[in-house]
Amino acid sequence: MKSASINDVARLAGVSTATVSHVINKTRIVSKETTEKVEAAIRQLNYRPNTMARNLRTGRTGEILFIVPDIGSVFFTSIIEALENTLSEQDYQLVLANTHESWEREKEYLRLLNRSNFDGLILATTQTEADVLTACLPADMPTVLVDRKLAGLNMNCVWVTSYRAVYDSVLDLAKQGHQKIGYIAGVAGVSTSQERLQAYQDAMAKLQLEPYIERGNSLPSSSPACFSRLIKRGCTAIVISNETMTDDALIYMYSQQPEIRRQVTVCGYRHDNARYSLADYAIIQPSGRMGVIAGERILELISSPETETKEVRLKARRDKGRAGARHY
Amino acid sequence: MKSASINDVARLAGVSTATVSHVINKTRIVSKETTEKVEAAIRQLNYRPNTMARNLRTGRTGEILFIVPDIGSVFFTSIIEALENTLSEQDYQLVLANTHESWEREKEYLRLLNRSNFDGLILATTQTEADVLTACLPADMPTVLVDRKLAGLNMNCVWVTSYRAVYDSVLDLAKQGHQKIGYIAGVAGVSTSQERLQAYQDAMAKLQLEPYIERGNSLPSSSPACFSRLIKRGCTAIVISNETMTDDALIYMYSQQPEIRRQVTVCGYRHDNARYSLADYAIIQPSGRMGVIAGERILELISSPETETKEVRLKARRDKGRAGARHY
DNA sequence: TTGAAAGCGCTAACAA
DNA sequence: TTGTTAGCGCTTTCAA
Repeated sequence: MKSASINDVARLAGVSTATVSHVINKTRIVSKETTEKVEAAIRQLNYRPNTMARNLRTGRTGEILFIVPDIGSVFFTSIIEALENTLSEQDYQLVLANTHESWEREKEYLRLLNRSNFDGLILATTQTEADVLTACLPADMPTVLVDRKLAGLNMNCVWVTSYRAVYDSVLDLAKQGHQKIGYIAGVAGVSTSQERLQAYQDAMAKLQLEPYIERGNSLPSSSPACFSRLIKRGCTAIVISNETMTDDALIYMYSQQPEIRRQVTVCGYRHDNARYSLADYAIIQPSGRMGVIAGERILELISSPETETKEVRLKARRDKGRAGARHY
Repeated sequence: MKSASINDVARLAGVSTATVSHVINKTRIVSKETTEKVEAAIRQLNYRPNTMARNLRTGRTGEILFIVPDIGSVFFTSIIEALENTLSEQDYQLVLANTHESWEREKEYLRLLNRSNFDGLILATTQTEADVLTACLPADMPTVLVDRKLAGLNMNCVWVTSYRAVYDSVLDLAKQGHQKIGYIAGVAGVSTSQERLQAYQDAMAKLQLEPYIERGNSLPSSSPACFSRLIKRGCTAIVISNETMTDDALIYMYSQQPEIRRQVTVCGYRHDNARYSLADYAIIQPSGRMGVIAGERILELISSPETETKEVRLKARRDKGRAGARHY
């Protein structure tokens, strides 16, 4: 048995479809009695508006796509949550696409985006070349870049700078007497990785200390391996340049070689809603805030597409730090 | 400037819209020349079929909703991934909704489901009463329960039993000489939690040992707290009844009190694609397999809704276990 | 091998 | 305050 349409409701209530529509959407004044008749009919027929018809008619879907590099990362989960909250207030629904830090998959989803009709796109890209990215972005689609920005790309975006936080952290470690301060760098190319590495290098140069850098990749074993190498190279302090790597390295090291704790001071990353941090010091990223801002921005863009491009830069803050795991 | 419609293409190519449609969907034979003319027109106008119109016409959206209790949990992430892969093969798109283990939020999404037109629903419910759940489920919507099943509910579902795995694990711990074997139970009511707890209790009864049970909640601090209490109560072995709690407890304990490692043997949970496990022994859940099966099942249901209800029960297997964190 | 045209269910402009 | 109706863009039946 097919489900009831707006026609059925109109007929049963003895009114026109226009009236039914207006009752449902509260889009013009309808007398009390009429409203009641319509509502009764709706209940009786268990009528639900057909979203596809409505979408076709209005040209909107109420859906926004978020292309995420790693849905399992606590950092992105926290952005997702903030986005969901922000968007649902305006009855928009967030749809997720997970790229696993792969540009191939990201391209795939961007293609999908052309087929599927989303009202907006939020993108934490894995691409590093502005030209390559723009070539794949659908035209006429309200878009906000989040977390990662590309040099030379004039687009709406929200990201967090932690140049200062990394720089200051390195200086502090040196002040504590550390000479051999190691660094575990994130996936090459990603804008945030680059900025942080630069901060480390600048600080070490300023301190006239020799840098110890290990470059990780996106495998979970990569970070512990980097960590081990830095220890072997004699580092007494290590800066780890993102949250996932911090967790991966420390969970592994602290459980395998608990004595390491006392031999090395670690400055890691965490987001502002983290369950715990194993690092001695943490650089805290306002991921929730970023999600809220991205959400608000995309809603703005949807309602007035001609708005000027806006770039929002947030600053990471530093946690004074207490040794050891801490549940927040 | 509005984007081109199928009419524009038809006009430019000098054919009917029917022909254009058939060229696009390869749904009837079209001569080579005509095909080429149409394709040229499509390219020239940069035409893309309007998904909303297509959806309205065909009555399908190609979207499936997955209501997840905790999107940040590695266990569910792994199911999600398997689902995505399975569904995308048939051009279905997975949409996620995160309930944070809250029935209120779940209800909210189930309501949304009525408005939004998804082709199917995959649900890992937080509800424990079959009646309450069924009252909120939209009728006529192909639905598959995943991970958690409700007693007395005749619905399509895939879940993992680990009764045997828990039971045997407890017996093995006893065989190793442990007398005081503690247990950290998961959120009350959830079917998997109940089954596992039962297995523990049955095993302890069989062994004629006194049970030591601590019941956790969904807060991240809960599991470490339970763990501490069990240690204080003198337990030398602890079984932790899900993956998140295993990680939460062990990350905290092992980093705060490394010496604990040698005092207690831990049997925890992990999924089959885990990055690491800190536990000495692990009960492995075939989460990927579960995702694949749920995906296949929902596709079946969509194509032939009258199929008989099917319940798939998978078995957790046990990892022989090696002490300490292990990256897989 | 191709085309004409109905109609999916809804919204909103226009009319009353 | 309410109704009539065009038409969103597509698929698909029926006819040629």
